[in-house]
Amino acid sequence: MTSRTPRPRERGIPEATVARLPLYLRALHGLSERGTPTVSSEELASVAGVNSAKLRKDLSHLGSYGTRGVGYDVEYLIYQISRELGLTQDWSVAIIGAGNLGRALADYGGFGTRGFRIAALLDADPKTVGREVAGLSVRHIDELEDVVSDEKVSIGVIATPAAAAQGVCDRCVGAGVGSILNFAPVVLNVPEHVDVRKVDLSIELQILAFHEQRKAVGRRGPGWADALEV
Amino acid sequence: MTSRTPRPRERGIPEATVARLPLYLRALHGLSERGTPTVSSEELASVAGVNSAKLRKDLSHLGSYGTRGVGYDVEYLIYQISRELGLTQDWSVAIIGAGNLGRALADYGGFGTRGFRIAALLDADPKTVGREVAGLSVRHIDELEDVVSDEKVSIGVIATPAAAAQGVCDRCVGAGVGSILNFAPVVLNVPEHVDVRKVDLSIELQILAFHEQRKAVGRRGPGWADALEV
DNA sequence: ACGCCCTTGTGAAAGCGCGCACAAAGTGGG
DNA sequence: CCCACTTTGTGCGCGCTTTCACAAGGGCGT
Repeated sequence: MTSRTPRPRERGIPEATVARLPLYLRALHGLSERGTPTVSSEELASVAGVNSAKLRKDLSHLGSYGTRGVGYDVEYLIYQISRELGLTQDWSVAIIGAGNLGRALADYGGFGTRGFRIAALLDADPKTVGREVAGLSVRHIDELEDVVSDEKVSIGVIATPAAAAQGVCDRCVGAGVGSILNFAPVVLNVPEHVDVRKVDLSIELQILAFHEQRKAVGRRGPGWADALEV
Repeated sequence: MTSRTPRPRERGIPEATVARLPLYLRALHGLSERGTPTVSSEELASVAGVNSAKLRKDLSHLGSYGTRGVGYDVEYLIYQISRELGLTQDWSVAIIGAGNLGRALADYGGFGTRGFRIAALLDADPKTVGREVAGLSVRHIDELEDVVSDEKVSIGVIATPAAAAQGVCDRCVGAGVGSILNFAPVVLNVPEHVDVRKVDLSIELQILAFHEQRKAVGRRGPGWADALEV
């Protein structure tokens, strides 16, 4: 262990901040492509759609990479955020499930351009295996363990039907996958050391429906819902 | 207007709670299909993957729908949550963008079963227009305003390339859409009264990469990252 | 009818995230 | 060389979220 921690960095980046770093990174790439050399917190915050004070506080968790009176150097900040997120190295990803969603994910350009390499696209259906998708030949699910091992896959993307998800998840974890992105509408049980993030399209719609209904209630006048009760 | 508000309900459901209600609903549907008549907060919380105290507090915001010593009636709770989320009425959804992702969304079964009806699937590409997807014929983007008006569409799903998203969004808002689910990797600008939720597949992967890297750093011993600095 | 046991519903406290507002620091012009 | 201007980095208070712990309430066996 190195004496005592020299800075409060590296250890304590708030989860909320981590979730926004990719957002800043995306905005910065946009500025970079347009040739902008430096950017103020105000401008960057505006592009990223957040409060400028929040942006500055977020960035301050990584270190002091800005220049007072000037702003942030775009390229340098891109590098620092990328490094913090671990995007300066490549990550191998396996997508399990080659249905509509799995194929859409494999075909999605946003992955390859940010340090993620799709190592394999797997499916259980023999009729789908062998099919060509986004330059990849769909492989059989039983090759999962070999793929994870050979390709050093550390992130698994589950795009299977709900019923198959937990089984696939267990096999991923058993094979050594450390993080899972789950698109199946189930809660996955995993060991302590495995990270899971979920994306549920149906849930997002339901949240929107709630707000939409509230707006409708407001237009009709309050209190009408009570009439339906009891 | 009904005298004074009888309960502190309806008005003040925390956003964090709203985001979890669909999760509980999904868990309850599972229990319902298995014929379970009642469920305790402990059991339901376990299935939904949350803390039982949090579950109880969440449900308490809707009212007192449990029975002490027994638990919650599954069917009754399903009804109450559905009503609160506004799922007892049908919502018309338009999906804009019939690429891989748009088609996957149109084909995704989870929508129709939860009170959402896909009114139309639209695309700008003449070669895609007319194609049959999930029982729907892809229509041209210029029909957007007509579709929204005729089909009473209140939720728009944007599955277009990033460059087209803001334009499509503006047209949706102009046509009267009140909520937008955005899959394009851009920050959308909308008027005050419009709700936007975003799903960015690339961002989720980047967050996982961060945690994965942290785990790797831990294994190699702390402090190695500092050697790369300056 | 009574008392035991189970589970809900909720105060209270701790934790976290957000945004204001300002001091610190660096730039450029005169 | 100094001063005015710009922008960062952050201390602080506020409100939301989570969690604990327990009193209140209801069923069930005897």
